[in-house]
Amino acid sequence: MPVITLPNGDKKVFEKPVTAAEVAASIGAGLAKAAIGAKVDGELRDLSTVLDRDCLLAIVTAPKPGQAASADALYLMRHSAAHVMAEAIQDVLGKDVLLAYGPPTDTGFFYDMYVPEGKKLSTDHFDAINTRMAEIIAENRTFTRYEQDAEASLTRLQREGNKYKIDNAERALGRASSVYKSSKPVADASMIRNPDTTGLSFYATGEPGKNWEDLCRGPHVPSTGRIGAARVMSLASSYWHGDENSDRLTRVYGTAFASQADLDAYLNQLEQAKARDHRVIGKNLRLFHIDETVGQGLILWTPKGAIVRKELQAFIAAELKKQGYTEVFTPHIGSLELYKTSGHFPYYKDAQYPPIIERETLEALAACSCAEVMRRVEGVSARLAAGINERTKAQTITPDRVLPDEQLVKGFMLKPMNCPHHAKIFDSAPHSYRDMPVRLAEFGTVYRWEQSGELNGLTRVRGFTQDDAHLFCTEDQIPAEIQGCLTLVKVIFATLGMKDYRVRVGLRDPDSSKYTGSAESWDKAEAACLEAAASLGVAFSKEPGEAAFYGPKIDFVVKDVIGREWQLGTVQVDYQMGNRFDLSYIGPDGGKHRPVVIHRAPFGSMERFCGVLIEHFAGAFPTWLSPEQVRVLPISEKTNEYAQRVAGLLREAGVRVGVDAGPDRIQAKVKVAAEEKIPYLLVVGPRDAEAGTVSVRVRGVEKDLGAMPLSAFVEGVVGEIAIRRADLTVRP
RNA sequence: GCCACCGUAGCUCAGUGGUAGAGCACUCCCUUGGUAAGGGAGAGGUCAUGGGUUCAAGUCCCAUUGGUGGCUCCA
Repeated sequence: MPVITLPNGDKKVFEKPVTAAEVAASIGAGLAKAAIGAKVDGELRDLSTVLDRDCLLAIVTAPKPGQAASADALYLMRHSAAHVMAEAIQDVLGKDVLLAYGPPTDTGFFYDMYVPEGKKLSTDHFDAINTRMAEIIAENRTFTRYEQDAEASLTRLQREGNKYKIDNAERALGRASSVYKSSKPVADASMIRNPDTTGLSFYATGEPGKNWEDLCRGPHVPSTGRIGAARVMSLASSYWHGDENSDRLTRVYGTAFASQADLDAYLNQLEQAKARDHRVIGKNLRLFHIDETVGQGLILWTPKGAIVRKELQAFIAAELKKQGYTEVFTPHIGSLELYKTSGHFPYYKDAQYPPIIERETLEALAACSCAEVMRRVEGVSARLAAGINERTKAQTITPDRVLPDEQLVKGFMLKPMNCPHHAKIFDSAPHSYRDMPVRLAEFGTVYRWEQSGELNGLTRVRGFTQDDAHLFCTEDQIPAEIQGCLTLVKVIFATLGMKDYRVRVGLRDPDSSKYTGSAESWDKAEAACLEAAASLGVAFSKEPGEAAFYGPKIDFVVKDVIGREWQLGTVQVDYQMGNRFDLSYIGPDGGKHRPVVIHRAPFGSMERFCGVLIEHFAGAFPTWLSPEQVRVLPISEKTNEYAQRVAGLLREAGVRVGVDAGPDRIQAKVKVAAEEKIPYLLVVGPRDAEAGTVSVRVRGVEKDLGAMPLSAFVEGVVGEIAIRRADLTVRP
C-alpha cells in the first residue's frame, strides 16, 4: 500500500504497486499526457517505474510550447537521443561500430564508439544520420526497459562481442574488469549500474529482441517521439576511460531539445557566440596577431590590442600601489640551478622550453649520448642537494641526481614562473618582522611548453605575462593578505562589470600525506581562504584534494563564449618555497623565521584576461579601454580642417582620437566606425565649424543625438575615462 | 602529444583533373555630402610548404607545417 507524496505535499494512497505513469494519470489527463519521466525520492526514473513503497514523487513533464524545458526533461530527452543517434549511426555505418559510453552533457550528449579499421565516420555522414534520427523519432518507438541477471547479461554481451560494454557491465557489477587493466576509475559507473537489482538493465528502442537495444541504466523518455528535436553536432576523439594508453574512440556529439524551435534557438545562439569569439574579434579589430613564423602560441600585440593590454595593466598596477605592493623587474631567463633549487626543473621539464645552453658547452656535449646529456643537464651539485634535503627534511633530491661539479651542464631556462626570481629578491636583503609582509609585484612574462593541441587564441598560449606578485609574510598575516588579494579581484571585476565567474577553493585531501607544513598551519590557511572566498559574494566551491602540495589555493574561473571554462587567476599559500630557498626574516625574538609565501596572479595572464575581456565586451570596450576612443567624421572635405582642430584639442586632453578625412560620404564613415566599435563619433559639418560644436553619436545608440559645444564634450569624455566608467555617458 | 576536419588575394569565401574568381578592404578618378556603404577604374595569388600520380593538379596521394573541435595535460 504505497503512499505517494507529491511535490505540493499531497499524499496519495494506492492499494497496490503503481507505475509513475499511473500516478500521473490519477492526478489529471493533462499531466499524464505531458509526463515523460519521474523523480522518485529525488532520483530520476522512467515513467514506467513501479512504485511499491512510500516515496516522494515528482512527475517530469515536457514543457508546453513557449515554455523552457526543465533540466530533468532535457536530461531524459538527451539521454534518449543518444540511443537514437547510436542506432542511426549503426544503421548508416554498420553494426560493427561498437558503442562504448554515451551520457548527456550540459548542452546535449555524446556517444563514444569504436569505428572498426577500414571504416570512417565523417561529417559527410551527418545528413544521413540526422535523417535516420528524425525517422526513428517519428516512428515513436517505446523505450522498453528489461533486466537480466549478472551472468545472463555478461554472457549476452560476450556473444555480442562488445568489450566496452562488457567492461561497463563488469564495473557496474562491482567486479574488476577482465577486459581492461586501466588504472583509472570508470568515468561514471552510475550511468550503467542498476540501483535496484543485482543484475543489469537493457533498453530496447521498441520491442526487445526485435528492435535496437543497448545496455543502459536509464532512465529514458517513454518513447522516441517524446524527444522534441535532436541532431548530430560534431566529431571528436576520446580515450576509453579517458586513459590515453587505452583505446582511442570516436566521440560523436549531438544535442536534443524539447522542440525544433528550442533547437533552432540554440543553433542560432552558437552562431552568435562565434561572432563574439575573441579570435574573430581580435582579427577584425586588429587587436593581436599570431604568426606561424614567430611560433605557435606566441602573441604579437598589434598597436590597438597593445593599448587595451596597457590600459588594463595600468589599472591593475594602480590598484596594487594602493595596496602597498612594490614593483620589481626580473629577466626572462634564469640559470638552471635556480630552477633546480625551486624544484621546477626537472620535475616540470616537459612543460617548459628546453634549456638554453652556452655554445661551447653544447659543442662539448656533441660527443655524448643523448641519455648522458640529459643526465648532466638534470644533475645537481652535492652542495645544492644537501642544502635542499636538509631544509625540506626529506630526500627531495635523490642521490642518483648528484654529480661532480665538472660534469654538471650549466645553462639557462626561459622562466616558467616568476617566483624563483622574486625569492632571490627577497633574499637579497635582510628582513625584520617589522617590514613584513614584503609584497613584490611584477607583470612577469613566462614561457611554458603547452601541448600544441591545447593552444587557443589568447586563452592558452606559450608565452604570457602574469599579473604576478609574491607576498612574503608571517603566518599570522596570511588571512589579511588573502583578503587583500580578493579585495583587488572584487574592485577590478566590478569596474569591468564582470559578474560571471566562479571561485574554487582547493583544500587538502585529509587522507593524503603528500602535503608539507603542519596540520594547524593548513587549518588556519584553509579557513582564511574559505572566509575570503565567501566575502566575494559569488558562487564558490570547496574542492578537497585540489590544493597544491605546498598549500591551499583559491582559483577564479570564467567561461568563454562557447562554454569552455578557463582558469583566470589564482591565490596560493605556499609553505614550501621558504624552505627551498632558505628564506628568513628576523622575528621579535631576534631569531630567524621562515616566511610563508603567497603566490597570487588574480587575473592569471594579460593574454588570457584580455581574451576573456574581448568576449565579455564583444569588442565594444568601455571608453577607457578602447584603442580609439573618439573618431571625428567630417561631413565633407570642406570641414576637414575643423575636424583636425577638434581632434587636436581632444588629443591634447589625453584622448585617443582619430579623424576619418577620406572622400566617403558620412553614411559610409558612420558605418565603418560603428563596425570598429568606437565609443564616440563626432560628426562635424559647416554648421558645427561655425558654432564650435560637435554632433555626437554614441556607440549602441542608432541615431544622431544632436550637437554640443566641443569643450563640454571634451570635459565629459575626459571625466568618463578618468574614473574608468564601464558605460558611455557623454550626451549633448 | 593523440584523433577528426580545415588552409585559395589583407578579410569573408566560391572554385570536384583542363586559361585562378567574387564581395569587402587597398590605390587612383568622378562625386562635396548632415548620421550604418554614392559611382567608376586599377592593382593585388608560388592556391600553407615539400614531394608524388597524371598529357594536365588549387582539385587526387604522401609527408611537413599552421589552424579549428575534442581527448589528455595545465606548477
